[in-house]
Amino acid sequence: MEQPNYAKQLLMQLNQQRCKGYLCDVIIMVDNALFRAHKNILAASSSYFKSLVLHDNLINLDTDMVKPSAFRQVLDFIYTGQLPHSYHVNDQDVSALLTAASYLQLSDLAALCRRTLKSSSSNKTPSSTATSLTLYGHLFYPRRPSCAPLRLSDNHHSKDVARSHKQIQNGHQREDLSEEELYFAQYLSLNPSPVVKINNSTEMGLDLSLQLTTKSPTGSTATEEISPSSLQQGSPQSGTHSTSNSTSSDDIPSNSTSAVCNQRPKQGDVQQHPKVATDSQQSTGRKRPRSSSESSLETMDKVQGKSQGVASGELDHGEERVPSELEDQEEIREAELTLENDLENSEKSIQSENEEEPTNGNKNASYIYQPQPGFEPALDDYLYVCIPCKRAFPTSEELNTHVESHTAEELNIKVRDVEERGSIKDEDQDQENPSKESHSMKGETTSDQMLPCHVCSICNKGYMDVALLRQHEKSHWLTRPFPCNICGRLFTQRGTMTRHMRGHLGLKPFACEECGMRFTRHYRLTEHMRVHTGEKPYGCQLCGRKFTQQRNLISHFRMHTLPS
DNA sequence: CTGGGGACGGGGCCC
DNA sequence: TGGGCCCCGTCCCCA
Repeated sequence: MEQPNYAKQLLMQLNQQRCKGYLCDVIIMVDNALFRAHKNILAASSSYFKSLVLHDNLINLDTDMVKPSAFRQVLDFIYTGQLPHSYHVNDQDVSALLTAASYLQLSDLAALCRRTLKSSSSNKTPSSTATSLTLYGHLFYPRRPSCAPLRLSDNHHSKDVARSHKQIQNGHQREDLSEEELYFAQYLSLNPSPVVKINNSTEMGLDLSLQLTTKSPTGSTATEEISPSSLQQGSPQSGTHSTSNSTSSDDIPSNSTSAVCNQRPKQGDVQQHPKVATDSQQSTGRKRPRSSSESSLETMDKVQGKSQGVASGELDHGEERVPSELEDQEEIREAELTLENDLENSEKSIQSENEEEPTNGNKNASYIYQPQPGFEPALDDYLYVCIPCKRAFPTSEELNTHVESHTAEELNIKVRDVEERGSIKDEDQDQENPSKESHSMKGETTSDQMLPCHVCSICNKGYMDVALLRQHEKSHWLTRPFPCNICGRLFTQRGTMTRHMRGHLGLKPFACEECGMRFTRHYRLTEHMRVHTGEKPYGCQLCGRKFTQQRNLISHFRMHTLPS
């Protein structure tokens, strides 16, 4: 008893769901293009994907090995088992596809490519050089941060998810660990010389996202299929990828963004760049600078709105409708073309800027808050603003040049004027905060100290290193040259931005051996471990009460000093 | 309901 | 570039 074509129809349904973005639980990032897919399908198609999707919701493929156009074909093949009939490409394209297939350990597709190349070489016809692609796959791009009003439920939801996950973690710790061990063993078997620290079980399979960025030769079965040039370039395991098993897959594009959007403006945000609208500002519909990226992103929304019902929420409430492939295909493709054109134009226009602009090394950053060619933003729309004189500049370089043109005295006067508003509170905190004494940074001195060091002309803090002084001075300029390419938030330091990005990707490399709880920072793990050890190193000098965390001591100390 | 403590997340900043 | 520390906060629990 067998239902004819059952498997084929099932696969067709899955492919339709992929095209709609429905129930997709993994994002594959190839250069600028993001593809959505289903973990199960990927894992079933390739042992390489299997090892990746186990812990990752977002996979970043090595663009040296896989091009976006080739990956479209790869996804098509994975979901259909065939290349479209109209898929007549030149040998170069097939070679690229072969490289990608070999890299991704898709032996069937690689064999198909080899057969195609073979028949092509033995039977050269003019038509074989024609390029005519029929694509089912769609480009997906990160959605721009939602400007929806703050909703408590969002916050609660994310917390609930986190709490549920925590409970699951605690309850199924052994399963988690064995999974990690399995994953790591699998990784080791595929990669005989991994560049990964194996200090203890804590890092097993957890720290890969931080460590596995160095390419290394592979001993996998795919080696034989990789062309010599491919071998020189690296192995599948060299692809950077993220571990994110601490969040649900749906969190990646939506929750992570909403979590950022739900952050309330902090005290420090008073000094925030004027162009970076705080969430409350966004929520109140405050006008934000409009750039081509937004126009592009709107197009993305259009694409996603059509193809990603989940993202737009249309499928969230049992309103799933049967995807009508032909019905939407034209429109989606049209929107995609518009989007691609927008991005292309945008990238061209900012290419020169990016060469100088500090970025996180990801080209995706380019389409965040970037002006479109022909679109001349008003001065008010420029991203980099000199706080003292309120002048705005399109690039951080121009701003920095401008800032240098300020005389030290001028900056001294104006910045102090700006800072004085918050100084009263700071002074209060100095008195209240028991740890404030140690807040005086190790590398900084005051101007009246003996050390001949580099002194900040604005606040008179001294630094042993001129680089440190420059870094410090930037805090006065208040420029935020490092954008998060997922939510667009700007940061003063690259490290802060990358750390922030880890949050989006759900990277929690540091796991507690006792309870399995994971953290984004080692310092947090150290802090957390005191819960298990009972160590309370922070004692209140007034009442003697001890605390595991310094911040709780500070909070407690305020209770003593603040009037009730 | 409120205040205090425990625990945790995120950004700024120095090194 | 990332670690470490500080600070801002938040949420939850409990008395």
